[in-house]
Amino acid sequence: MSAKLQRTSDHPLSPVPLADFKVGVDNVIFSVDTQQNRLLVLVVMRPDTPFAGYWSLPGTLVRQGESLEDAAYRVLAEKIRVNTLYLEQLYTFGGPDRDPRESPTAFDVRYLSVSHFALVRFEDAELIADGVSGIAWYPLAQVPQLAFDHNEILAYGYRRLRNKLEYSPIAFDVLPEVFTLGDLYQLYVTVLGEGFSDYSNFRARLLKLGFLQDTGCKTSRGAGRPASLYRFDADAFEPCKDKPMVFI
Amino acid sequence: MSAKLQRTSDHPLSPVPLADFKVGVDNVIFSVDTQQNRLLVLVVMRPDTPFAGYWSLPGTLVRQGESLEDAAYRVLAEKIRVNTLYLEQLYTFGGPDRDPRESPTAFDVRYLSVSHFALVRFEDAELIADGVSGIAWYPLAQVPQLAFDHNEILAYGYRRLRNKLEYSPIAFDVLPEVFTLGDLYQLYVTVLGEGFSDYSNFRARLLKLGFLQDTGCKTSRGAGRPASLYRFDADAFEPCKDKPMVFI
DNA sequence: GGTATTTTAGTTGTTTATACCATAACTATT
DNA sequence: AATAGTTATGGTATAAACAACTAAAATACC
Repeated sequence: MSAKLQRTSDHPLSPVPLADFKVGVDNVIFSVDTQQNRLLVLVVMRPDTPFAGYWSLPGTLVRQGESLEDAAYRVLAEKIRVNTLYLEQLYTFGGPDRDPRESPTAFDVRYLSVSHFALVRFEDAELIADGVSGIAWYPLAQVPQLAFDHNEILAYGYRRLRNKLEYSPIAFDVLPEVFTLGDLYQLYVTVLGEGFSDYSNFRARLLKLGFLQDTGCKTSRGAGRPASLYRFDADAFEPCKDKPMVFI
Repeated sequence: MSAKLQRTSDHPLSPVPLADFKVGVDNVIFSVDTQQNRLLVLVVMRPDTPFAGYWSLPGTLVRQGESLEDAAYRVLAEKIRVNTLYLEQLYTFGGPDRDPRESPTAFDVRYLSVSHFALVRFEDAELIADGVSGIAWYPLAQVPQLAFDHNEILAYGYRRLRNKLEYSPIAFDVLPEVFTLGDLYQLYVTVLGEGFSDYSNFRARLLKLGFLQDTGCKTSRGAGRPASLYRFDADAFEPCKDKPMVFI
């Protein structure tokens, strides 16, 4: 199909060829394995050309009548069965030449990727491997070269993850309903590294912010002293929404 | 043109109708009139249907071979002549039904808006009014109902502006090469309101951060005591890039 | 000269971050 | 039973930072 000459509304008399787009959604899906202290990202093997045999971020093309967010949720649901997650839009990558399916001369189609960022609970994220040639959690540091510009998208997603963890309560979307301050601290350490407060000061700050309610219950069968179990109180978080939770 | 049934790479055997997109770029262009202490946003009158006669954010459809950012710069350059500005991508609005040109039954075309956020220097922003039915700087609080979902996009842009001003040196992109601390403070007050440090503490903090270099020169012909003229030192800003400039 | 205006340079009290430590409560080992 | 190891918890001291306020300096205008 050759490109049709079309008009812009800005220059109604000069025909300017507009681009026709297919819009894709690519997800940067993170997960934290608190057992092994690893930050993981989900990648899938591409079965088809282009980039057949390469690992890539899970993605799909947007269907008729489907919103961008719906598409993001759909591709996520196709890869993993999970009921607790956080998802938001990340950035839109849309330069020409980012997809080899675009023919450089004819300009007949452009591929645009509206990337999304997701964080899922590792423990109940069950990978779905039906028909795909590969699907895997990769530790962030060991992610290989990905298809398209997906390494760039991933880097962007990781920056967003760090930033979100600093200012937003997304950690509680992937922690169990009740958790210890040790669990919470370990999650932060796994994602952010060691470059912030020690456990003692982390505790003091979080408790002072006042959105963690003590359930009264304690852990049992732990290695050391039993820890108090806390619950996240979304209402009590409101006044804290602009305060950082940790200082990187 | 009726929609063609196409295949997704995920389900190679079940034909799924993909959406065909036109991709637009809409710009939230802010400017600060420090003379009158007003935060302004640029709107243009739509000459054509849909929403003919409505004010809207300046936008355009992306052309063949043109990147999203290029399109954003192009539409900006079509509306105002300016050489100092800051521009970045904002958010992508792409739900079905956001544009009445989409026919709800045939699904033959979707309109997607990759919104961008820009801040330009008011003093040398010269509006270009050739052929358009209207173009104007509107004080943010007085912006009327806009076409499409542009009020929502504007709200998103304003949140980004506040956030950027808090953490990024975008103010220096629109201030003159040399400026006084009073100029800088007034810019912040105009955008953020009065809800942060007073002038004295603002001064102390900015100077302590160390990326403002004193030029040695002073203002003349001012009402009161001559002020020192400062210059922004981008290199010296590096270590400060995660520290807030003001506390809202 | 006096006054208004604006910039500049503080001071002080309070809060906050950071580093570090002591103890409590449990488990595992000898 | 005693001891060591582990994790949780509750501190303290110090330095830094924020907020509110005061005062002085340098100009313009009357």
